[in-house]
Amino acid sequence: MYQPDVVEAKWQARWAERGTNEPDLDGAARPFYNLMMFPYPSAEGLHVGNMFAFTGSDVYGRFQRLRGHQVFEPIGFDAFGIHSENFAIKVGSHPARLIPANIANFRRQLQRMGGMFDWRHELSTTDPAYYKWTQWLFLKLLEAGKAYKKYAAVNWCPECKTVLANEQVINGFCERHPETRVEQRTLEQWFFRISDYADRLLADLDDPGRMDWSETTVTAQRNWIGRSEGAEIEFALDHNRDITVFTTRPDTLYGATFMVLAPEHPLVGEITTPAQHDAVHAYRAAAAAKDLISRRVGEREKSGVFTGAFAKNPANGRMIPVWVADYVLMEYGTGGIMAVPAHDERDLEFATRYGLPVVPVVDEGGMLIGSGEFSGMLADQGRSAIIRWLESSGTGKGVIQYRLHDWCISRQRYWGPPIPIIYCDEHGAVPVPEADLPVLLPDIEDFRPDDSGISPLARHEEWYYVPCPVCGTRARRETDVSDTFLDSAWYYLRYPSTDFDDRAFDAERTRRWCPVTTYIGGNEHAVLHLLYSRFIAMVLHELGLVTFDEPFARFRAHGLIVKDGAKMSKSRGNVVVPDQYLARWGADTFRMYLMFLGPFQEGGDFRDEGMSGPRRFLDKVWAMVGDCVREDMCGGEVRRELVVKWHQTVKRATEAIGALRYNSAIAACMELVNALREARCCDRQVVQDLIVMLAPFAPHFAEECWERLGHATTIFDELWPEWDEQFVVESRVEVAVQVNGRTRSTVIVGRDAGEDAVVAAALADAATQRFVAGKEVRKRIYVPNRLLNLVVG
RNA sequence: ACCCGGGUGGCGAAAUCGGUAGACGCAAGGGACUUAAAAUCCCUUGAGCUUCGGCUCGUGCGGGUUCGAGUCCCGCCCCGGGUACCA
Repeated sequence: MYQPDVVEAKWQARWAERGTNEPDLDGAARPFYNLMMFPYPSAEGLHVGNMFAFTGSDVYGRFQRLRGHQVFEPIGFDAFGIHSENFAIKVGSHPARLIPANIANFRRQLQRMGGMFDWRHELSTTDPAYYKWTQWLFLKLLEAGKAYKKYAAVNWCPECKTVLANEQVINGFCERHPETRVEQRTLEQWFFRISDYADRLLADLDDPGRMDWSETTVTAQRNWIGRSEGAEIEFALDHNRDITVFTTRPDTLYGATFMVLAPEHPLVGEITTPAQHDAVHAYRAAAAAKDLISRRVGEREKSGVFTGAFAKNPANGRMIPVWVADYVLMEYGTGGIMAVPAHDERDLEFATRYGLPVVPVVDEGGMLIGSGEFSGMLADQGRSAIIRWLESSGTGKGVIQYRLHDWCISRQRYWGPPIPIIYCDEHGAVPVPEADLPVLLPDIEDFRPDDSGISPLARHEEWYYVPCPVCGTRARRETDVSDTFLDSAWYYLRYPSTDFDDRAFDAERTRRWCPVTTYIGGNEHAVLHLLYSRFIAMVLHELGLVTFDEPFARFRAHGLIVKDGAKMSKSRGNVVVPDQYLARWGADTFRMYLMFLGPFQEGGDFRDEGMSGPRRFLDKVWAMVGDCVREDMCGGEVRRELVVKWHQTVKRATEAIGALRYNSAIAACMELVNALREARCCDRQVVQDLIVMLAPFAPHFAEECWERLGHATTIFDELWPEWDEQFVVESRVEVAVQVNGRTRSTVIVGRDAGEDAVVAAALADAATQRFVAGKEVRKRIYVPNRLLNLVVG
């Protein structure tokens, strides 16, 4: 009788004892770094979605190990961040108290699922031994000129008395206070120059030799970076000033009938005429009061106000009015546009509302009209011709614009790594000397944010005031902490080197294990986390600290586990916790069930009705192993059809697992078991291969079976079975016989039988005869070993 | 609105090179074993018709290409996820 709880506990203990999952990090000849996205250790514990993702990644790691690699499969915890902090506030506790308990619970669950984790290298981003190096990384970027400070707009919730991330603002209201409108505040923040890398981040995506990534993820990154080719054009104002705009449609330059500046545009104040001053002032004040999100999302109706100023179109010399409107964003392009209502929907909407003229300059055939010397050209030609003209006349130039902004890493919060900077009246922003790292996050009870817009750390004077590292006079610490995305942008570098406390990552270890061989994670991180990690790797590469500049050689996005057709979330109340299933069915059955429910890269709907299927399957295999152990049941020659099935199964399972189609691999194994049972065969060699193929899915079960079969060492030191192509193809094949494309019969013929033989066999068949008798066969299509199609007239 | 996925039996799905649609599993029905139940084993299971040999229809909808389309092309509809006035 197979007892999962006993078997699983036994093997988990044995793996720990024997160091089964601990590769030789300094000597591995065929290193394989199998990485999964580390979890945020929530109070609720691991949910089914995490379990699905981790199991899928673990299956892959175990498979690669059986293929002869030394697999390093680490795990850790992404435990800093606003989520933990908000949760602590809600339950009246402290994140530093809650997180260890959450991590302990996660660790228990991860061990229970039987992951091939190397626990020697567990890490938590909240550990000073970790964030010391996150701070060090910040200093490296600062040193390299990749970090800078500037004023930027943030979302502010007056009720929470804190800054909110864009994701926490729902239609202009606070996520936690649906009655409270979010405001906009401008604060000075630290940024990383990721936009300097836009081109390289984009170029590598097009190089599959360097980056073997899920196509969906590549597309998401491409869209996020948002490269647009176009031109910057200068429209002259009076007094030697001009307005520069960005457009992707320089070919429509003659159709510009007005201009629009973003309300924050610095020129607005200067150019507004006295008559329009009050109206413009009021409009700008109203725009500033609106939060960032509702400006973009909530109120779609265009509004604006005339500045009273006019600017000159460099192409035709026409003076056109300059307006201010909040549909133009300061963050993109130059913060100002030339409006071409004839060829832009938004401009048209605005023109219609304010009665501005509309002048078409491209006809239905895509040809330029009313465009001076450029008339008659096709738009594409016109585009480059106009750019050339702009450049020669000094009124503009071709430029490339990106949607990607620099990365703001400042958070006016408590639960994160303090940014290692000290402000001195004399010396300005001074980096904390490396020897003084880490800047410890003080353990304070009063960590709640207030409405000052300044981090709670500023209230703790004993921490806040420090001597300036340069002159020793009283100076102040930076009170912002860094974004959690910075923690996770380099954690893969830390894993192999957690045993070094004098360096972030050891050069030799890193060379052996990085870049990560295969990274598996959710597509919700397709953009930010994966893009930030790539950026950090590029900077480290430039600094000569790593030998590679793309951190993840292969990335696969797993699917989403949904419940009742919708994403699992606390607010929907449909989150499924795996513990009850682990307790009832055991880890192996549960793993197998999760991997069988659909293609790993697509995910699926979680319903527990199917759980008994994989369990029954394991029971059957268990019984088969029992038969195999009793000598009298075994022996004799394995029938040819079974040999074929066996080799076919090895082939199918190997290819399916390689492609992450785990459900198909399991189905193939099930078919083999059905065939063996039907033939009452329990050939030892076949059964052993079967157990090895099941090992990635049901590791404890496989180990136990392996031991019962008389082996003393772990099954994971075995080698994955090979198949022999000559056995994969059956000696006799069934060929479909179609008449006019419809299958009417089948004939059994020898493999690779010639067309004439198959036609003869088909015509001899009564079922086929009924459809061809008395008719002329005008055409025959023969696909060897598959089908014969007779076209009759 | 845009960008990705996806739509196949009662259900999860398979068929990824245009070649026998529904493998594998769940659920359901029938039978065997059993005092009984559970477990296990065997059979049936896309729909409709049938003289039980088969026939017709069938992969979201409408067209098309092809000897042949779940698969390719054109035009839609629906579901899930992401992004949000990007000039």
